[in-house]
This record gives sequence, C-alpha cells and structure tokens, in this order.
Amino acid sequence: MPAAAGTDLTEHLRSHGIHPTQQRIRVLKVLVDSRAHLSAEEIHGLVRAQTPRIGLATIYRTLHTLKEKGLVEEHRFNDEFSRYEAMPASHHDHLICIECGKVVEFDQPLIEQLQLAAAKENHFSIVSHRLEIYGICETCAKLHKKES
Amino acid sequence: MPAAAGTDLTEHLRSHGIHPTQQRIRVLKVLVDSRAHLSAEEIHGLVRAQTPRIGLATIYRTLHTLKEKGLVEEHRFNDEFSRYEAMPASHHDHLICIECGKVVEFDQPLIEQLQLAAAKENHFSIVSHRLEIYGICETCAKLHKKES
DNA sequence: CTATATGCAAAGACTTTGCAAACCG
DNA sequence: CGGTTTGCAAAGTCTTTGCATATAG
Repeated sequence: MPAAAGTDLTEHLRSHGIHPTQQRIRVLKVLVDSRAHLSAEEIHGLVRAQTPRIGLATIYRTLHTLKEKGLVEEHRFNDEFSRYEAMPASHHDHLICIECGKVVEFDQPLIEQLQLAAAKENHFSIVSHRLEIYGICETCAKLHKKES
Repeated sequence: MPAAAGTDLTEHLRSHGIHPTQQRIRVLKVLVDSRAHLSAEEIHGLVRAQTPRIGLATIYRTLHTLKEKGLVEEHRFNDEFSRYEAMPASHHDHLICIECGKVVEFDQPLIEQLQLAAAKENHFSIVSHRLEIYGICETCAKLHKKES
C-alpha cells in the first residue's frame, strides 16, 4: 500500500473521528491533490485508477462522511450536480465562468463583515455562507471578441 | 375564468415573448402571489387547486420557460431540490435558516460593489451572482434556549 | 388546419439504501 | 467474534422527454 502519501491524511481522518480506510484516504487524497471542485463521477474515475473495483456508492458514502465531519465542502454551482472540494483552511468564495466552467476562488474579508451586519439586522446567527459570482472569464471574453 | 387577476400577468407574459396560456398564468400567479421560494411540487399543489388535471411536467416545462425568459429565478439552497421565485425587480440575497428553512431576503449594495471589485481583480465580467447566508433564525434560536 | 401546449407515463440523471461478503481490531 | 466498510444492484428523488390528444389562432 502507498504509505508515504497517505500517512498525513490518515492522521487527518483519524483526528476528525473518521476511521481511515484505504478508500477514504484515496478519495480525500484525490480531492486534496487536485485542489479542484470535482464531481462524484470524476472522483470515482480518479480513485478507480488505483482501485478498479471501488463502487460509486462508496464515493458518495465517503463524501457524505467527509462532508459531515467538515473535511470536504459540497457545492452546487448553477443547476449542476454536486461538486466537492477538500475543505480549505480559510473560507473563500467562488467566481464561476458560465462559458467554460472555470472556478476561481477569491477572498474578500470586507464582504464577510457586511454579511455579518446583514445577518444581525435580521436576527440570524450565521452558520455558514456561500457567495458565488457567475460571469465570463478573460479567456472566454477574448474568444468572443475574435468571433465578432 | 378568473380574468381580473390574470390580465396583467397575461401582458407580462406576452411582453416577454411567452404565449400566455391559462396554465402559465396560473403558475406565474402562484409565484407572484406567494412571494416565496416554492418547490415544483408546492407550485403543483397550489395550481392543482384550480386545475386538478394539470401535470407536474407542465409545471416544470412552464418554470423552464419562465426562467429562460427571466420571469422567474431558480434557486438551489443547500443540497435541496430547486425552488423558484418570481423574478424580483431588484436583485437581493438570501438568509436561510438551516433549522426551519425560512428564507429572508436582504439587500446590501456595498457587498455588490465589493463583488465587482473581486471580479475585476480576476478579470471576470459579472453576469449574475448569488449570496446565501445559512444560519439560525431568531425563532429557532429561542427554541434552543428553552430546550437547554 | 398548422403550431403550440398539455397530460400521462416512461425515461433520465444523480444519489441513496439494503444486503451479503470482506475487513479490521 | 462483533462492529465497520464495501461492492453490487435495486430503489429513490427530482426533473425531463416522447407521444398522442387537446387547444389556439
């Protein structure tokens, strides 16, 4: 078994009260390594490269566990199916290109403060939040220009 | 047929290039009247009160059309199914109670400005955005206190 | 009469569950 | 052993489609 890469993840899982099985380590590793927002199918594909017999159900179950324990975040950009990312150390928001699907993360501490204010005004105590901006990225914008 | 209420909606639909059928008027009316974020099923239930034979598929098809023409907005709060609301005149964001599901709308013009800045930094041109804050509303918070 | 809209049932896409076998301690 | 985890297949949920009928202009 691949020990080197999995060791820290093993601890990571254990410290969150998750029994660190090989499958879970692999799923988490894929997410951490890619640093991307992957769909269950994509994760399945990547993990299957190492463990051809792993089932999609296990991926979903694992993601559910990881999400529950706060190791992974689930997103539903636009109307799409769910995408997952390894939980970032600090919260960040997302810029999503509606043409090519690219996701860029950004951080705007001031926005967070304003959110707090808005919540207070409405007597809500914030648990989490999500800010997604949909737009056209530079690359796609350039393509448009060429076309016209 | 109920004319009074539907007349303005008829125009509304027509002006957006949508053939104003009775079913569409009813769906839109339900959304406009409720001013809420309803699921397809809920809308179906409400419209069926007037037209028992209407199918869920029609609701979905109608919502798809209305959304496409910008009369209705689709949301996917949390991991739930889609919810729809009649397109508000001005954009607003949402506070969602994770306990009781209540949705409160709010508006923070400053946040929008900061979003613009973030997008600019990353060379995105904004098309739309979504800000959702998940938390606990006052009512639910009080219930918690009582329990403990 | 042609085109669009609708109901119904069937299909689809994504996700969850039931269960027996495999694993781990 | 005794509790977890897994694969597989089946079931579930929400949503979309196909098709024949109904409706509208």
